[in-house]
Amino acid sequence: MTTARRPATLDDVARAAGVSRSTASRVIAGNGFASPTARERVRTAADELGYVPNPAARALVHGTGVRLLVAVAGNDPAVLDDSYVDQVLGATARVCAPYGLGVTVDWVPLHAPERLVRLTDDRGVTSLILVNTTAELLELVPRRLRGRAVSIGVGSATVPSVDIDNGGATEAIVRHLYSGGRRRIAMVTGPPWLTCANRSVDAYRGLMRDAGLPTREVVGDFSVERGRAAAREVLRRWPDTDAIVAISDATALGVIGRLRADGVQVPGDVAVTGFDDIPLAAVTAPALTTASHPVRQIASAAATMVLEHRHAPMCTRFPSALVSRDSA
Amino acid sequence: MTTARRPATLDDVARAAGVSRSTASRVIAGNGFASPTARERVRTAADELGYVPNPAARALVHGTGVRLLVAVAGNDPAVLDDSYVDQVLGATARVCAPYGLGVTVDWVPLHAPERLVRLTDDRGVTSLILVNTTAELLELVPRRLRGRAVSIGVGSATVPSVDIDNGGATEAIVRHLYSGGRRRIAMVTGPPWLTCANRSVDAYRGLMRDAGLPTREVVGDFSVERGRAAAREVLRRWPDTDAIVAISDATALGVIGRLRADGVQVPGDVAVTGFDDIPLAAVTAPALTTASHPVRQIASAAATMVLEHRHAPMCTRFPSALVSRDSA
DNA sequence: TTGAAAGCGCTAACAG
DNA sequence: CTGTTAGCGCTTTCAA
Repeated sequence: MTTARRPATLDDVARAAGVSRSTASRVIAGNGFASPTARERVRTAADELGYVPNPAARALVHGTGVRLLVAVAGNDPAVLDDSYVDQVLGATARVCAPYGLGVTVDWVPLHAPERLVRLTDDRGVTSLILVNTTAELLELVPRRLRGRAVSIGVGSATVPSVDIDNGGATEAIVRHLYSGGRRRIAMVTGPPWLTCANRSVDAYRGLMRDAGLPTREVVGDFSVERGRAAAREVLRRWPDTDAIVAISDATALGVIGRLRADGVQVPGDVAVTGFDDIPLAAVTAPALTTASHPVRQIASAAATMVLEHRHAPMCTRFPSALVSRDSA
Repeated sequence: MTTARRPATLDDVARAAGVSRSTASRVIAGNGFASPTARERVRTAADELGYVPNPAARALVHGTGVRLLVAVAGNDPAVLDDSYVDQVLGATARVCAPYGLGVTVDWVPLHAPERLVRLTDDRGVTSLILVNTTAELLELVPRRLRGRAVSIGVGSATVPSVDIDNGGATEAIVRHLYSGGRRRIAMVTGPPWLTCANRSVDAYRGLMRDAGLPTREVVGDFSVERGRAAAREVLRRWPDTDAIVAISDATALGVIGRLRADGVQVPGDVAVTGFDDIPLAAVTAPALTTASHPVRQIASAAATMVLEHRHAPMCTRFPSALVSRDSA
């Protein structure tokens, strides 16, 4: 095993293989012509020297960046302290690794969307994944990144989107509740500005209207805390509520916690549903009825899309399945 | 607002400011001399052009990489599908962002630690954070990365470590159990090869020995599933167990789930404790007694250490506090 | 099929 | 204090 004190450069490889740097480059990069012999010799030389191309040099000559930016929209930097964002990042980083690309996260203030261009002006950024985005933000994606940007959530004419079928999942949940005899169904929504979360609200409203039932909505934000507060608010405003549909598992757990603390039986008195099917959803008491949400798969798909840079559909919707457990 | 179609280069800035490229470089990079006038003019020019330095070019000339590698040791690639890893990644990425550095994750097989050098041979890698590492792996950190590598967990003579005080936290937990009258205390450990997790086991053993009590150990792996299985194993081997100390909150939740399914009261019959204090620990039923584990803080500290590259202590231990709730 | 040469954007001596 | 001059490692015409 050759100990690489100073990491080998392409020149080292070329020299060892007895060819010119250009030839070595062609072989390594895999484009351009090269005789089988040359190919062979370069390959073995590279192998022996443990040669790994320098991504910085490559990026420099190609004028392409060296990392993928995950931009998360929100009211404050705390949006980055979120397991959802963490998962997106983790999945993205795994997809990027073989490409020699790194990942960065940053936050884009909802009240100052133009901050996005500051981030994308960095030539180090080669691709962009938008999270929790808005139509307004989508407009600000620079030309340079067209075809190298994707949104997890809503898309636009120029930025394709990858997302889950919130609407379908919410329908399945509400139907499940309805067929279980629930009629006074409330919902803890997501942040109103978050278009993709509104698809759940729309689905809920549609179903309730079709059933001739009134809606009961409380604004939420995916967090446990909002779940607790929302539970209390729901019971205060509509004491006869018999089901609460929460926008996320965390919120649902907050709801259940509050309900239990107030002596309300779940699902006896009030059924509660979540959304996401986090690993812990199966072991809570009661185990959570929820809808699956393959965040990692979605993020991987998004990352693959921007990296492969190929003609992808403008809108990819991942299915979500109802996971029926004990809470509803 | 100047629309930057072709992102501005340092040359553009220099030209606009009417100085040489070197002067512009000095001003932007903030080192070397420059007259106040020159400084001023370069600054404004850069501002107007929306200039952002090209990290690839910088990295190339400095011979430094362009991303930070988070290497996670484990038996298979699935170790990357872990919220702990995700959190480390998230925190790291946030620290890296202002430096124009990206983050990559990769997995190092426990049975083929030499795979690590493949990863670190990449000159794109400028710094290294090791997660769940072993002494053997630490030896393989190349010279090039000395001073730019840190381990979250155990350290070595050449690689500093940042970690939590597992031992202290476990002591606090076991003491809490003891003072609550528990005497037949079992532990679901971490993977035996994971040195830092063994500190918990050592603390447990020490305390039990001091109290003249026998130990009851079952090997675990942080997961919910192992928790379920371990709970069953504990009760099968030692039916009179009155407390189970789990290595993680997820495991504790698995333990509780199994216990409850088997008709065992928690904490009535058996007290259960976790470790980590995940956000959901407060809303489970019963709410989990656990020890805090500021993963993000730890990861941020680790990332800052390698990036600032300054003389840091070889071992930084974050405190862990007992969080007493209902499960024990 | 291959090599020579130019240049990506930036920094760092080294003279002025 | 400032400009000139070399590269950093790689890809890519362009000739040979």
